Amino acid sequence: MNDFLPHDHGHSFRFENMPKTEEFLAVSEIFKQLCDQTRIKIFWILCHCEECVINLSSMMGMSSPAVSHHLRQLKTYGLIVSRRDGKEVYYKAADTEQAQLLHKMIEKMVEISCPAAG
Amino acid sequence: MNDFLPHDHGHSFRFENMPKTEEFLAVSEIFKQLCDQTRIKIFWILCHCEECVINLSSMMGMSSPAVSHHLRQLKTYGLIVSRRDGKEVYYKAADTEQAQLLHKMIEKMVEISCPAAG
DNA sequence: ATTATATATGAACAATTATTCACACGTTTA
DNA sequence: TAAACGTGTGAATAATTGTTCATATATAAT
Repeated sequence: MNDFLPHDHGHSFRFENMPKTEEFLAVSEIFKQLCDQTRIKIFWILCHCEECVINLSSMMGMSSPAVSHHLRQLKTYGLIVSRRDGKEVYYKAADTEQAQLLHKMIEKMVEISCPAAG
Repeated sequence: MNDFLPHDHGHSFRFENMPKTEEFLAVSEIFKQLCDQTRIKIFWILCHCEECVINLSSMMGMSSPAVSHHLRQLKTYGLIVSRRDGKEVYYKAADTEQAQLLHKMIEKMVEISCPAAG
């Protein structure tokens, strides 16, 4: 990759293992789900219980369309799943490696970044 | 927290361990650094070597102001550090728990999300 | 059955924010 | 001086977020 860089700083490392552009894109799309304070909180909640939209709206202090919008995003990327029961639709975190990794990541990052957190 | 939710679905879990709003915000700010394809790639590179702006620009196929902008963001959040040597400024990943966690996270997520990746 | 109500989603819009570029400026070296 | 490298600023474009209004779906009431 850096065979023709403006400057040669002499490192021999040639990035053989560097993910491809599409791979960086795919990963950034997933991380994009955790960019937003609202979405990360919704995801965290859904990692701990199953909830319907109206309750999530209440917890978040937001309108249901806004919450629904975030839920759709999370679902599109396979981080959460839903089921309908009567009038309500229940959401919870998907049982996938990705979702579990993100969940762990969030809790670890809270630990590291917010030392006062108990 | 959910003592007064519109619906009571009967879970006893009361989110005692739920991070506070500020904590979700802080974490989302950090993940925001990995939201962008460009920034995540820059960060990955800087986890593997030290580089100057002009080389990063070349690798990314972007103008130096754009790269500089991303570098400033990453630096503001403590994910990378810089040193000047002559005319050039060299950047590399910070030696912090946060940066290492993010680095591991990126590589793991590439593995999981891009199975074809070698 | 028809109507009304509750829940959730979709679409259009506005407001905010992010990304990138081009240009100008500051710093360092030759 | 002059050239190379990097950064700050402003502008243009694109993306994100949340609101409002309308629509679907399911249950309950009359």
